Amino acid sequence: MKEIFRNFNIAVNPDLYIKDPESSDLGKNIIGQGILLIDRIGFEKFTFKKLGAEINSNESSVYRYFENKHKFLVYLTNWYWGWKEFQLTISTYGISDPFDKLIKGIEVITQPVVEDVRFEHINEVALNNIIINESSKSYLTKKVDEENKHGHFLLYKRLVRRISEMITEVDASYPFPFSLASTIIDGALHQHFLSKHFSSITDCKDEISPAIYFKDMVTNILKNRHEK
Amino acid sequence: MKEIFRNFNIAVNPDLYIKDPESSDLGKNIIGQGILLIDRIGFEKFTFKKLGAEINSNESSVYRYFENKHKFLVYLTNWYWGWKEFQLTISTYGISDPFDKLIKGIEVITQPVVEDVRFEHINEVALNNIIINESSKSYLTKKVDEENKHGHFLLYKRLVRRISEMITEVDASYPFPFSLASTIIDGALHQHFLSKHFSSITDCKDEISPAIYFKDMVTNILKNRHEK
DNA sequence: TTAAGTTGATAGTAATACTATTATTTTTGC
DNA sequence: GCAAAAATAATAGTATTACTATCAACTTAA
Repeated sequence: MKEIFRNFNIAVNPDLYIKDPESSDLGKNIIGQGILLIDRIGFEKFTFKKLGAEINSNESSVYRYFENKHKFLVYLTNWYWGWKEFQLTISTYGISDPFDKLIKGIEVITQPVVEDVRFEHINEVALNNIIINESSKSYLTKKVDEENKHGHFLLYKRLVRRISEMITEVDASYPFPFSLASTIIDGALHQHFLSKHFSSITDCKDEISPAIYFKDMVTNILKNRHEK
Repeated sequence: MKEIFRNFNIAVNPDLYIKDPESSDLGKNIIGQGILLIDRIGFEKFTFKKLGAEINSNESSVYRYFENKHKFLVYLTNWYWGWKEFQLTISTYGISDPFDKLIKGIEVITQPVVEDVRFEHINEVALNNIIINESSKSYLTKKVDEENKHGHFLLYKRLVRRISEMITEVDASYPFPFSLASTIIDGALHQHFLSKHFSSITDCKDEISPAIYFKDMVTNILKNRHEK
């Protein structure tokens, strides 16, 4: 069983690091404390010097694992989306009804994250905050196309495709499965952000999670279509 | 007629600038060339020093208009959303059927931007690119709540509210008008981005604009609800 | 036990994001 | 038409950032 998780971790594109952070204690510390530090001070104020101090190590040591903080962020987002895809796979495995499967999938993607004890060095709740607050900065740059060519956003795109396949399973005639899937994934992050900071322009709050809103949306779009 | 536009411009929160850029030629140049420069090199690489050189002026002169580049970006996004609300108002004025009105509103918000000759110093196409690529960085910071208190995101939130009102006019029983409105506005920007950079995870392309996708979405969510 | 690899410490550089000061030019009020 | 005020330009300076480079020390594996 542990082997599966191990392989799962290694699936992050090696182009994103100089030395695999999963391969040493220092590396795991860089990831673990890096997540907490970015969550605490934000990506703009985050530096490798501060991270070095945080782990009682050195700036130069961090640079031996990651080229720069941008690649560090892209690494973290890849890890997150890979983890989400993993959760999606095990959560929807065995559900035969396509609609039920899609609803379960949306739940996995849009519901608030809880700690996953299987990955000791990673605080998934803090990482989820980073995904909400910082992850779009990983692709909103002038180098997107170049980095995309190198496969730096593969796990994100693969998850969108997985959801879009689930949508097509429910209704093969729906003309926008990719757009709907990407809207759900990005939109859920946005709704989480809004409920925290701009609560006047969202209906999502503690009792009404983005999951409820997006399940209703998909039900309206696909079920009604079907019933016509 | 010109007075209306003038007032419209001035509506950007004065907290965002030190000296009103609309009040001088230098100020207008800062805005006009600033937009082109950010569009060209991206917000991260953009500096007031480079902008000063661009307009044959000086770094220190730009600093007399804006405190820092972050406030400059927030200023631009406010201008953009104010401009969009203005377009929304004149485009939907006189449409009595709530559904037609909402559809028209979605078109205004989600369709690709074209040059508006009424504002000579501003290239709206370049500004729209900035909104797609950089605007989320204006609120994805550790200071959101503080800046929100000072009204730095008012025009964005007001536009979301305007669309949500249109949704409620169509179907007062729909439980997520704010979330749907914010999903449309943010989602349209995201779909534009995807069609340009991650085309494999969107159905939007030249012939199929985000406008078509979102109009279909809203039709499915609200019309079907109605017909039940 | 030796050398190869890993980590730590220090120094240095160009660029960024400013602030401060002074000089020059432009505008305006009389 | 001229002086004062206001706006702009030029220069200098600072702390921080985002690195690169070098060397020392410590760890581990053959």
